[in-house]
Amino acid sequence: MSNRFPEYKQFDLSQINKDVLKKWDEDDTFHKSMSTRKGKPTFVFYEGPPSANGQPGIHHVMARAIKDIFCRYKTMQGFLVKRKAGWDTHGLPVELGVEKLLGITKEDIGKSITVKEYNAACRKEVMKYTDMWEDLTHKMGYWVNMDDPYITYDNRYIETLWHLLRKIYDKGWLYKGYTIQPYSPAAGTGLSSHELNQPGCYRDVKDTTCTAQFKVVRDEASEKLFEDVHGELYFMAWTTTPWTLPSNTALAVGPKITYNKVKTYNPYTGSPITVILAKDLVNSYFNPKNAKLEMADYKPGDKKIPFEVVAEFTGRDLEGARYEQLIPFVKPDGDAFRVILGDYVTTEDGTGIVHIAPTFGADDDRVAKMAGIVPLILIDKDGKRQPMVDRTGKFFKIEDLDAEFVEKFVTESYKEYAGRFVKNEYDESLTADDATLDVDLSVMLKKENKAFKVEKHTHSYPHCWRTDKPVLYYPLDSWFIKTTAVRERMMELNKTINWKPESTGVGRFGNWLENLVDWNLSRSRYWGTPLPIWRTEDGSEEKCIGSTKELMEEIEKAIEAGYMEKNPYEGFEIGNNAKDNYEKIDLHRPYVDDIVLVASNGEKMFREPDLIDVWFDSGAMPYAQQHYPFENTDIFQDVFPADFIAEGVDQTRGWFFTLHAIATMIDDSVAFKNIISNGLVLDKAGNKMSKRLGNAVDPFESIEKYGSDPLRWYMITNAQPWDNLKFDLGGVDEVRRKFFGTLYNTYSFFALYANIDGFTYERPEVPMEQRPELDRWIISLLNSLIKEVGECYETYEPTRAGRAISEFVTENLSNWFVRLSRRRYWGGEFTEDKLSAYQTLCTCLMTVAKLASPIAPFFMDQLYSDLNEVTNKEEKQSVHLANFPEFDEKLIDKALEERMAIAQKASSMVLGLRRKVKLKVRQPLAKIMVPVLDEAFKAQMEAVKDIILSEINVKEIEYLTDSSGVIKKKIKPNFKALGPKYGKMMKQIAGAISGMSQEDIAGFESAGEFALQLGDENINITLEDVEILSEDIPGWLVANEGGLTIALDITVTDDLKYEGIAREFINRIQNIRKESDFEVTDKVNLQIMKNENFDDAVLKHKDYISNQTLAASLTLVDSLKEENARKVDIDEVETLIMVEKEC
RNA sequence: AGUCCCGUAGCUCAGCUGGUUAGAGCGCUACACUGAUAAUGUAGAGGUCCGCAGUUCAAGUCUGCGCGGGACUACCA
Repeated sequence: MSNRFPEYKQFDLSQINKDVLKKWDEDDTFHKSMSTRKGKPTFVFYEGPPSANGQPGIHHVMARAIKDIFCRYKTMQGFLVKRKAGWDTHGLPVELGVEKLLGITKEDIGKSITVKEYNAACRKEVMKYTDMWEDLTHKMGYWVNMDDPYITYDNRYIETLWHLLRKIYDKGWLYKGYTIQPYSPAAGTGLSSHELNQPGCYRDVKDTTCTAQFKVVRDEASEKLFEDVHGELYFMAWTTTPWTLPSNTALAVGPKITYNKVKTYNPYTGSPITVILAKDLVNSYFNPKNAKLEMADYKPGDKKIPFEVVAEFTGRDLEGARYEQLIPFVKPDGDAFRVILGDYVTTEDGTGIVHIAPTFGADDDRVAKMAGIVPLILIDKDGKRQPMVDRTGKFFKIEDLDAEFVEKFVTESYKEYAGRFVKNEYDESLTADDATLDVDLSVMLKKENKAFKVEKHTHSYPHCWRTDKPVLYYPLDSWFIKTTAVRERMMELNKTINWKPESTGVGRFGNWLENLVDWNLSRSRYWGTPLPIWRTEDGSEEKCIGSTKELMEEIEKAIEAGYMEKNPYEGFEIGNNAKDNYEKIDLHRPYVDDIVLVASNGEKMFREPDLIDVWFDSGAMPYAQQHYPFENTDIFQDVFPADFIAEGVDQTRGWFFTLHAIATMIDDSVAFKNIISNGLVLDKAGNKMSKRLGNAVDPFESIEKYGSDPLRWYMITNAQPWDNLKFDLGGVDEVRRKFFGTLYNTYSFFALYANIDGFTYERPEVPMEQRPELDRWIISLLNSLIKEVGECYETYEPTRAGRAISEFVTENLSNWFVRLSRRRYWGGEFTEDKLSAYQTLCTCLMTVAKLASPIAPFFMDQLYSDLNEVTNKEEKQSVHLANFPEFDEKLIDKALEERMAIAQKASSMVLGLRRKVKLKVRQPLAKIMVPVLDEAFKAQMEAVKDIILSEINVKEIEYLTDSSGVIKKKIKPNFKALGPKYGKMMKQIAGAISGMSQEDIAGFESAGEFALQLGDENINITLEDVEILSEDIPGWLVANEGGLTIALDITVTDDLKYEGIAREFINRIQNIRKESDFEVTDKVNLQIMKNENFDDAVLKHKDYISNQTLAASLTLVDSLKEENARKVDIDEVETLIMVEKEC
């Protein structure tokens, strides 16, 4: 324990970072911050697991600073904060990394490298950068519990995932279905969107397109459409893939789009028809000139076809109307051929009515499902449901279909087309010149009066990067979680979550939930959590395994049945949750693939080869991080759900969703109560940071250079977390200078004088009411600050918290309190005023350290400790073990804060006036004059009078009242009061008020009301409707700002001049003392060379000068040698001063 | 294409439930201060508050339509 506050020679936040880190490590402060809160209420934070196979970037510093702030804050509030670290270890990025490393492609897996070797490489690769991550975590001061992090590839973690999947399976929410995915018939494989986005995949191709006519069925729903129709009534829809028309089961219209009904003739058959299409597109199908043609004059074969718009509908009017199947090859099994709404329908091209073939379009499938429309499905000879096109890209041959199905659903007309390839490219025997299926189908429609327009059209279409042949969108098998079953519940629960910002919750996330589709869980990959489902070959029986125990038991049965020779997991002890026990087994591929189980009827069961979406891994972390329910069932209750999570806004449909979905399905609960979704960190020009562009900022370098405090402070205070941050290292430096520099200076100032005076805070607190105005003012502001900052942290607004602290430190504490208080600390007796000054400043610093410590944990801990080790006000070793300050409402004095604001404004105004007339602040002046229009204002001024006068170096204040007659007044309308009352007349009233004369104003004031004559209206206004200000004091030097008016008397009398000169001498002598490196406390002897300009002044103020400069003697001498003395210049007159240290 | 965020001084950002002179910091220019001094203070210049239309007595603030930047989702007749 020391009784001197440490004084530093230099201010190096990078070094402080290292010193404090060392202290934390030695004292084990992080663990203490938890152990000291043992038994207290918990605050649960979930760490979104980063992937350790990528290097951490500067944006991680930002995201983790946000996380850290609230965990530290809650610790200070007395909570036991749970925050387990974790690693995300599965997924495509890992696989790609390994492939790059080994120089292989997906094709090689199973050929030149076994799945076993491949996955072993992934396991090793994925933890590549853990050291780097741990290092960053440490250096940036992110306190997260790394003792026992959860790792998603751990068998225990996977076991929990299996358990959760089993629970979902048991509820009937895990099922096998299909999704429309890009598929290459030529390669016989599905393509990922990643593969499709390879350069060159999208190519312009010329295809036959067809605008088909769908005949409207006349019934109750469509009756309104049938007025004034000639010929048959049709919906028109356009397609670039006519081969999908036989699979059409619906038409989609845009709800807000306007549609026209048009009478005309079919250009191919000449039959009279009436068609419906989007109003905006009428002109692209009909030449406007032809509108004038007489309908009756048309003869088949005429080039010019007349048309007439006869009605208008909205999309909603059309919804529900039915139509006849366009190409009745195969009958659908369920509701079909109905007009539905499609949110994505536009009038950019086509007809504004979209042909829907749910088996060949992802959007089609989605809107059809929502409207309850079935897809067009065939049953093949194995009894499997199939789209009309087989895996090789051709219409199914009749012999490949189920006979009973053909009998019941397939029509004669299909037979002519069965077996045809949908694209000539898929058939080796065909060339581009051969007739395509598209053309043949279009010709057929033309003949049947069902095609309105058939033409070639060039459009961009994706191609397979391996075969160069066109891709089909095709339904492929997938496993789904039926999230739609809990959609409503998820929406309800979402409303209870506090989202920062709110818009992400109700907007982005809320909309996402509203349009929720089932979660496609399948991934055809190698390195990930295997789907724990075993099926018989015909799919008649399946098993979802929910634990290793169950798997072991099933394996034993399979061995008994003779399907497996031995248990690959032999030696594993069921129920032993130790790490090494679980390391004996591997639940990954290929091991699980080799397990063949036995069905109840004795058949073999094989594992469904898919892996599950890695987002399930991370979304299940509340459970899996505890290996729940296999162990830690008691702990789990404590850490579910989370009080707080924070990740990038890009996780909205990722982690945020999967957490929410799994918690809703498993526990009918939210997974988190409060959430911050933060924006991106961009470079200073607003571009995305990337290593490739070379604009990425290295977090390690930045921390090394600046320390993490200014980095964190800058990131948090510069932009709201949810806004994108334009990251500029210049800004970090600014924060260092402006905020930390000022705070450090304030501390240094305090330490310097406190050590001189031996202040250690051991004397009792000076009662608040005995402290001077200035002290009570800063204490009031400090308490306001505690209140505000507490509220900000409480409502997850770190930016406001940081900005408020910064404002307090730089503006109020440093620039006003310390600046005005400086003289109170210099020399002299240890009076009560001095004690109060020390106590007040010390309290402020101590409190600021606590308030700011969640954001800037390093410097604030040093500041706290430096103060606390001398004062011993608290027993805590670290600010992070301290309690968050509580504000005292009684100490907040808004009136005091207000009048100090007036003092600040008044001072700045007078300083401005002085500058205008070039009168230095060191030159004392006699008085200022302030007009007072009411007593309350005078009382305010009176209370802060001394502060103002000393700040501006003026002797006196004089109040000018109304009766003095020298004040010129200004009157302004109060719009807020007048507006609601007089509305439209505001402009006239404002004009009339500003036109009032001095006499009018005086009369108004004494009467309390005033009659305005506006045209023939008479309006009575009261004093509440206006603001009356003093504007000018004629004949004086006046400043006027926001209602405050001050005049300055600039007469300099001899007395004032002498005092000014004395002050100049003090200033020069102090400078000399300092330049001579004297201690602040050294006594000196002074000699000043005589000069008629100064002598009187020096003699008159001899005591004053001596006092201020700690001079034991002051003598005026006739001459001084220049080599001993210093030349000074006062008002362009030179003299010599000698300052000698007294021995 | 849809959903969401952002657009205010050269730069980074404030601007509460609409109220009439739109603010701060940095940078720039000038001046001042000097026992907190590799600090500090004061002032000045610098704005069609992205555009257009609307609501209103009154719009940076509310509504609609655009434009620009970004994120996510989707890839379509």
